[in-house]
Amino acid sequence: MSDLLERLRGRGWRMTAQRRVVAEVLDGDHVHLTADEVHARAVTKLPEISRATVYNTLGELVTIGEVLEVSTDKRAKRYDPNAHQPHHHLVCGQCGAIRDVHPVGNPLADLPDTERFGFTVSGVEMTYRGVCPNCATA
Amino acid sequence: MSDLLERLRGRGWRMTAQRRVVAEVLDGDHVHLTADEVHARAVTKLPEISRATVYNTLGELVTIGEVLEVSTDKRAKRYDPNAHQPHHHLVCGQCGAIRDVHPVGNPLADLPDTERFGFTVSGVEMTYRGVCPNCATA
DNA sequence: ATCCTACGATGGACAATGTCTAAGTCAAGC
DNA sequence: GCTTGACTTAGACATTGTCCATCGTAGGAT
Repeated sequence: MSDLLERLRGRGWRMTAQRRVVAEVLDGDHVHLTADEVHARAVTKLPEISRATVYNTLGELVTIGEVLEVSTDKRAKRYDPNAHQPHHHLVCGQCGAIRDVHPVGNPLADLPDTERFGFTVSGVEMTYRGVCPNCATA
Repeated sequence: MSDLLERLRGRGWRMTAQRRVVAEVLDGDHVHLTADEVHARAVTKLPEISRATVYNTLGELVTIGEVLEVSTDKRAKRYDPNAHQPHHHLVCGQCGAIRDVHPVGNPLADLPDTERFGFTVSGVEMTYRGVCPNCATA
């Protein structure tokens, strides 16, 4: 995703230090950060960046589809930079760890017409729940 | 779920007016209410009920498995009284309407061992996304 | 290279949602 | 009808997110 900056430029984004830093944070560890965690990491690289800017930038990245919002069940939304490869999530109920997973099959096809109630169905998110190996032994 | 009160009594719950009212609200329309909506409805039946009590009671109901928490993507968690019949959700991206749906197949079986990373996987939530008929014509 | 200007950043107030605590109240057993 | 500990209450507090008026600056124009 190091060409994220290029794609943003191509969309006519003004390339500011703040946006660069947010992109760099997301490009770092491919973990699922909350907005505040993104802000915390951004601050270490650019101390004067404001919370509002981080929220704005994340919102824009979500809107254009470069980043996905994930709501597991924690209070805060998390941001998933791995938007270009479809995947689902496996969440540890104890420690909250999140892994990307790739189930087989096509869950969209598993929803019969009679269960669609006239909706135009465009996507599906799957959240597997369990306990991670760390928490299982603890 | 009208025997919910019985089940709660069986668990040693003290049966207070407040808890009865919260149970009645959930037993009403089987919609997916936020905590504040539950509180708003409870207040009409018992004006002096406090927000804290509603939150406490909902939390307890979730803990004992009588009610499910649903995080679609709105800010507030929603509470789903239909906990005894497994089901998933279909959400309208425009108006936020939620329907219960029942996909065919067993999504748990669709997660290969190699994609489980040592987790003990106990469940899965599926959230289908789309546009409801109302919003599609509007 | 410098100037202009619209787009983006800032910070702080505000809003929404949820949690905690100390003190008062009451359901249920005796 | 007491007693007692579980339950409720009000409101302060915490967390997460949004809005707005103002300021700064990236990038094109000169």
